[in-house]
Amino acid sequence: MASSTVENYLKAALLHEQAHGGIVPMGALVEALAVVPGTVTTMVKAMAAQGLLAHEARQGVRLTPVGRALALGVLRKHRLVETFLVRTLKMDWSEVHDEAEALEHAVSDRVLARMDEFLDHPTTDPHGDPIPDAEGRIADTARQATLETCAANKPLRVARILDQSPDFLAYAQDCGLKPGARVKVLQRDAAGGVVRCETKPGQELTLGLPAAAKIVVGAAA
Amino acid sequence: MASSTVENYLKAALLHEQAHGGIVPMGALVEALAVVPGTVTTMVKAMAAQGLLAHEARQGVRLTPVGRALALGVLRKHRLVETFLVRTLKMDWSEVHDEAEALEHAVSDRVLARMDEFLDHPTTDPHGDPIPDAEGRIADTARQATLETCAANKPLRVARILDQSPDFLAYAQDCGLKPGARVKVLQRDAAGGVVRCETKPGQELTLGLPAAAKIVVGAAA
DNA sequence: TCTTGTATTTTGAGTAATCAAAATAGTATG
DNA sequence: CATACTATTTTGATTACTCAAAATACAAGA
Repeated sequence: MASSTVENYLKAALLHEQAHGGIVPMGALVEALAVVPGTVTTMVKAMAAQGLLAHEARQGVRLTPVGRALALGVLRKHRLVETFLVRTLKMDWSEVHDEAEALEHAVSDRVLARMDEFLDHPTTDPHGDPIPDAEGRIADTARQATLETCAANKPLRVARILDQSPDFLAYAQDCGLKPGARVKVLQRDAAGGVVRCETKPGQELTLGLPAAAKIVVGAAA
Repeated sequence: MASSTVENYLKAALLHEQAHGGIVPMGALVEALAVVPGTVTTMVKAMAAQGLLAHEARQGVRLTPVGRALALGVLRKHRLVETFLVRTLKMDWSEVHDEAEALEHAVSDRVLARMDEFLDHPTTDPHGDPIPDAEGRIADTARQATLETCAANKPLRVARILDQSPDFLAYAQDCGLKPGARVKVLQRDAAGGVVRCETKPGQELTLGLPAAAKIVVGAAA
């Protein structure tokens, strides 16, 4: 049985791997888990001894197949729980991340299966993040366009928000940028570092590039 | 913040207090928490230092008002979660106890409040155990009749099952003794140690006294 | 090449919770 | 009253996780 701590290390490694690819530097785990560097070294060694990840000295870690499978299970629990909290218990999508952070370690596979059934097998959570299926398969979401990179003057839909912080999520909601919402990029000003877009006819919005990069968009089906 | 371990010690003390009254002997905690006696002594001292309970040397413990309030909160979480798992996720009432055991420490007050609302403020869980309200008030269930002690030949209803083990619960279900079910005691044979009762017209059932003592009954409204 | 700076590792120590086994207190029995 | 039994406490260790601070490795710049 993996402890909550081990599950958190695995999940952090998986998320970093999905976002950046390749090896996961120790510093990324230090950041994600909010512990001092020495702690990560110690934990990583113990986890490597258990076969959950490979530790390349002074470089970082890579998940082993076993470690990745466990990490995907944790991610599945996290995202199904978030979906459940929003859809069923009507909680605000900006507040469910922290709740799911605690529940993901306490929900058994049995409960998870019933929840999945109850929600009718959702494929994305309220932030648009893909939910791994029961076998650990997950939709590939690499190289998707964001408001920073997408084509201008085409009707689009918000697919996903790449930031779980309540502050940013509340801001996104304010701007009408929840997953599923329509958007169109009107103009991009690289020098000024802003993107001007339209959420509803007549409703304009100017976003800084770092914020724009957190809004994943797709074709407006 | 009380750790899961501390919450479990508090809950065990509360349940023992409700079932037997008076001081809770160390041995009761040893039993309930499945640890060796020395561990209980150590934990109890630490918890007494935190003001959660009073430790009377060589006698046992008593909950302080603070400790009791925390324990009632844990019990509320446990029983609301059980109710939720059965009513909403359609899990079997015989399997939800262990699941709730894990979830009671991970569910936040915010989630609990939404759950309570969603379930329309239930007052008992699937086993008939009373659910403390948000202020920690709980229905008094002392001196209720059981199949071992109740009057014979009166139409009754099962109110509560005083055993959380999947085995006993499955057996009770088999006998048609879920909370809400009708029963009548036909005859009690103290010498033989059995109680004969009727669950449906023509459906008879003979129970040993220890089992009969676990079935709480009330008037058949 | 030498130096600097940053990431990582090592070392030493602390906390929470646990066990095994020996010591002790208290109760009950002959 | 002495003895035996049982419940509780003490003592000494262990595991998992953590921090602070010193040591080390490595990449890059002067």
